[in-house]
Amino acid sequence: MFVLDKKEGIPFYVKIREALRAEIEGGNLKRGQKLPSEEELANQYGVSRMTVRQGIADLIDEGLVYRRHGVGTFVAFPHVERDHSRLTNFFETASKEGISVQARLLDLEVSPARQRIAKALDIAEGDLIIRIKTLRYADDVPVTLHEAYVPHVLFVKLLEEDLETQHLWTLYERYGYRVKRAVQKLEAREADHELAVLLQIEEGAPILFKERVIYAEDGTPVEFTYCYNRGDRYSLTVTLER
Amino acid sequence: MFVLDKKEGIPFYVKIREALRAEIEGGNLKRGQKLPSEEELANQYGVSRMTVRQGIADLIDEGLVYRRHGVGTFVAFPHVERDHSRLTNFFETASKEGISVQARLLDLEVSPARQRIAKALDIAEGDLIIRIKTLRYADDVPVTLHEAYVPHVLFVKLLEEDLETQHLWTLYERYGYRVKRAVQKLEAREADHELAVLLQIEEGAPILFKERVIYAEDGTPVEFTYCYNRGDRYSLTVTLER
DNA sequence: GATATCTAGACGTATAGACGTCTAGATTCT
DNA sequence: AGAATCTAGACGTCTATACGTCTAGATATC
Repeated sequence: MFVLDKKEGIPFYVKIREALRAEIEGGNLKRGQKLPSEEELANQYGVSRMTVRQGIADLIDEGLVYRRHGVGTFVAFPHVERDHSRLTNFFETASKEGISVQARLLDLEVSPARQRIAKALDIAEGDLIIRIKTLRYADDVPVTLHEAYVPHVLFVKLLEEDLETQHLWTLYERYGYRVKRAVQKLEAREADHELAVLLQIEEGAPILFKERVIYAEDGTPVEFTYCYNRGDRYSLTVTLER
Repeated sequence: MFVLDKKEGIPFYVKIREALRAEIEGGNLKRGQKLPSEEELANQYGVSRMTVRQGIADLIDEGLVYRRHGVGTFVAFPHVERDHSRLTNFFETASKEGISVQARLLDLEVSPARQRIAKALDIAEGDLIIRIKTLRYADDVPVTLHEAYVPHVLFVKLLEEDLETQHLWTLYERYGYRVKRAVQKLEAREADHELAVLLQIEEGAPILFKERVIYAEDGTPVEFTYCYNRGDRYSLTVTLER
């Protein structure tokens, strides 16, 4: 049995998971409907119950099904925005929605890190950082002032790149850091004079302020960003799980 | 062995998970450091390897540790705000930070659902909903105007409950709906006259506006909420993964 | 010295069985 | 009829074992 598995190179639990997913997404199993019991599935696929459970566990993580102790496993409601908790960037999101995107580089400099930034990036105060200030347009309307700080030591060559057309994240990857996680703080603020001018809004207009740290796969902080978004042109959707 | 477990009522894998968490948070195991192998842990705690794996799996989900196939299990970067992608409510968050919380019920009524709300709650336009409007205080300062809509049919008895001292979520659970997921949209807005009065701020002051749908475990939408937060007193932190 | 191979250790997948606990519905008793 | 109890079925926890696969470092080879 085990050898058969290896021949195809796909673990049983993955096969079962995908089989169940297909049943659900294909509509054979509808919202709220009970899956066969773990015991039944085990017999049906000729595997042990633990293996079935492992497959189902993945589907639970995805929110596709849920278990009720003593009752059974059921298909969950397939709500559209299941994956809005995923980290995406401005360019990805906008282009997926058919919005044209541009960036204008306002400022680019290397300087010593202030305390706040050094702490966020886990470097020493005074270590060199690259500061990248861009103004971002959606359909030719200025929407976001973006101020990113990255450790100079990680990305020395970054200064030679074209920062208007390439997204920072793809550059990070080129230097070996794959973006994995972002922790971001959101606030509502008022536009000051500079913002008002840049974003072509009134002074005091609402701004969705976002402060975030981006981490690579291994936990290295690669970017600290202040992001000022026009309140009337920008909203953010996230999904949270309990 | 198994009976011992039951005597204390806590599964082994939970004990092991918490023991490891304590080691990590207590600083005995530092960032990047290798945990004892699963084998070793199994011996150490007198359980089987699968049980250890189950405990570790939870910590991986939390992002506290990560596994490397063929190498070992390691402590991940302990970034402070790790669990901010978890869904929590106002009361939980605030009380964890030692802030006193109060709610004042402003309005409670049953009415037919408007189109926007019906769609979000997956009910028919005109179906009855309960509208619960509360003003929430943190340390006696009004911070949030909270306007929740719940399907009347799900929670008929809700009207008899004390909505100022009990949190809605605990009430949902009492009626058999466990809160699982929230999809929320965030925007920056200006305070209108009503908000300005209620939140004791200037008209036009920035508001962090949050619109969200809360889903139960089985995917049923149980609550649709408009949430107006004082920009100067409220910020929201989320973690996103790629 | 550089390269290829081997190997120990660690995680990955899987089994078959056992007992615990919970839920809903059936049964029994009042 | 209503309440208390019982029970079958389903998920929850756990074991002891086995073999697969991967990684890093040691060893051997060129």
